Amino acid sequence: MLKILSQEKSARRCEFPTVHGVIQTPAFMNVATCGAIKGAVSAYDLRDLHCQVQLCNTYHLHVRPGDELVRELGGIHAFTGWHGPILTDSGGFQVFSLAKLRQIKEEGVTFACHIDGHRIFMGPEESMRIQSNLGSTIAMAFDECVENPAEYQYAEQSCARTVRWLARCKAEMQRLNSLPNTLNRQQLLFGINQGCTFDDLRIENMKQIAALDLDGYAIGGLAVGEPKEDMYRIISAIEPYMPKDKPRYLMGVGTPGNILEGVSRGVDLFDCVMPSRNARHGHLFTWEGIINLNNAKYERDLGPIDPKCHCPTCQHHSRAYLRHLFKAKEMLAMRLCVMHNLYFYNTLMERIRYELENHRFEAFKEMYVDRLDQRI
RNA sequence: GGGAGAGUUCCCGAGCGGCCAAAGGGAACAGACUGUAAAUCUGUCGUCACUGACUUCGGUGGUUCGAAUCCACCCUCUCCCA
Repeated sequence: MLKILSQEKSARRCEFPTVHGVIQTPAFMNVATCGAIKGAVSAYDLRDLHCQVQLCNTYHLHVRPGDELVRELGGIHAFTGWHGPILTDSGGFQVFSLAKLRQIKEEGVTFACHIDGHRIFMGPEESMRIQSNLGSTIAMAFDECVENPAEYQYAEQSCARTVRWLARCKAEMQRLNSLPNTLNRQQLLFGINQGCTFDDLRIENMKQIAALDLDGYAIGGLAVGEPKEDMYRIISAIEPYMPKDKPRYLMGVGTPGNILEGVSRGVDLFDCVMPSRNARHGHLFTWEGIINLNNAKYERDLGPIDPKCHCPTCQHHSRAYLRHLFKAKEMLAMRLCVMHNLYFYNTLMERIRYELENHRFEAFKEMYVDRLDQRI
């Protein structure tokens, strides 16, 4: 049961207990799609990076190594060595991004495997069974993430179908959790709000899925190309209809500024590939803004990525050295920079929680919301 | 001493009379990245007064309306024979 520790307007500081540990929110979930943070960061590094929750992907693990195998090997926690909370995304987003050969029907979706091109069918039941085999802490509902911009009529139909899918997800999850040999019989299920950029669809959808009394609620289909003002407006529009006593998760978001705006609008959980992917490409987050370590201006810079950062990378290495590692294509460059960016995101969340506890979050947000996203 | 081959823009390397400021790599420089098909992708990459002009393909001459491309000599390098 979610415990709200403090509130500042819509923003909340909560504790979310799970079988794999209590999640202090607002929290950022570190993306480990295939069961590993890309950039050679292991589960035992994650503690040093102040990570609370890992996010893995249903689709990717189903394709390789196979969810049956993961189950046989003791589940996703034993397999990856990360024993804290794990959220598995449902595969809905892959239906959206692996657009080739995609065929969406009432039963589910057929699409082409990104590895060998073979056709894969996934519907609500398949997604729940895979996630049950993985034994994650939190399973996500199987949804359709509609591209932007979208026709109103298509968005409406898709939304209605996603709600029908959600009811099937819930039924299947209840069935799986009641089976005696299920790996994690307390697996939680989060529903996902959709509706593109149409406020009325979003609100109607939110009311419908709230009625299903799920363990948490996500906002999906955002940060897919729409202006950020639309994203903020939609979150604000649906927030009053999101159950207060359930965690709220803004999927796939985002920049530090996006996260501050999200928290301000009542969001508890975030995830994004940005800190890890951008780190692999030399873009580092700092308290003064974003730097690109590939730039020639850092060739002789002996300072750390961020003088205010206490991550292992900033304790030991200079910008000049890290730039050299990138230029030399040493994999250490990625590892050290991914560690920095994840530490930055995770400690940004710690700072947000601290400011919420002291009712200074809004002032904090105003000071940093633009600064953290700007290029320096 | 004799013979064969090669010298192309920062590097490698294609071109072998006009469509060549010259393919393709690499390097360099810059940009993108939001529930990860991403250690990926994009752009710039001779100079300038930049829809045009100028200088460039070892050097110097020459042939031609026109040469990186053909000819002569020279320089440098590689290989083979003595």
